[in-house]
Amino acid sequence: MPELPEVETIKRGLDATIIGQRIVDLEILLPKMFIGDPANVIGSVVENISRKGKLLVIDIRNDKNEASGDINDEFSIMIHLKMTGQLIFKSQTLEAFAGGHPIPPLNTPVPNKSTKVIFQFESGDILYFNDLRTFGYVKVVLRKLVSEELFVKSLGVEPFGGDFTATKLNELIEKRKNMNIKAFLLDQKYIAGLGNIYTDEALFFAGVLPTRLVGSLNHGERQLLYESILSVLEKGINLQGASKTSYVNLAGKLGTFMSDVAVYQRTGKPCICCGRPIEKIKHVGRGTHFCSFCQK
DNA sequence: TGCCCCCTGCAG
DNA sequence: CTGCAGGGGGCA
Repeated sequence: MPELPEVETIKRGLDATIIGQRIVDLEILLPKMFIGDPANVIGSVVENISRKGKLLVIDIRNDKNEASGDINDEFSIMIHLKMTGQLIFKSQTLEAFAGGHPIPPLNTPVPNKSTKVIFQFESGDILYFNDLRTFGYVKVVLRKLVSEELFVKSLGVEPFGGDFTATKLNELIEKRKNMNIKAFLLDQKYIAGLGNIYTDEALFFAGVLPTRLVGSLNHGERQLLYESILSVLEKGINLQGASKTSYVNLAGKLGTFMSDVAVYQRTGKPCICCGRPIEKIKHVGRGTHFCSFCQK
């Protein structure tokens, strides 16, 4: 489910809520979803949160032995939400959210049937990892080994990492001329973070049909695609993500990107540009939405 | 590079 | 009831 904007929204929520907090207990309700040693988590303090594509990385320090500075006390919790993962934060302290706003009531009661891992903090705050389809995971590794993880190593350029430029996109395109453009955008090893929603949206705003081959894009289309990728992702972040069914932010609330979408799941509805009906096909194994008039 | 699979729930 | 769902790994 969550793509870059959804994970980024959660990342920002975690920044405002769990940094500096000590994890005092861990409840694992579905063992296959937790990889690693819980002992490396319990008793540790959250130091930093980051995002790599759609992967969330929570850096923790396990300072139980007072051996501060020892790199072997530094672990990371990697969380991948895959299709239906959720992280929901229940605070005991009203000021926990950024800006000093009061905690809104949870839209998604927790724990519930899909709760798989529960992080209990010293403050009494609780972080719930839910995953209905159980495709996601929580994985604990030594922090210095995160970059050695196969999934992390295979990630391509980060759209907001500074090195994603029009030139960079062009280089990637030149490398993969015969690949289908939608498959190319979905493949995390080229650009990290795009999923089905934002791919369809970016292609629409670039005026490019999802069935095109990468190499067939002319200079102008490449430039427009570059700008479209960034703008749909930014819009997604600004609207707190896209919520179709299962995505919610930390407070269990729905994002609003879906109400602003141009083509994704708007099959049969009028194109926002020309008014002709949006079409849907199955392409690259995914539902694919587009306007055959506005996209060439 | 394409297909199947991991799962569960819900729309059609 | 079948098919489909925002991800990605493993297999040919």
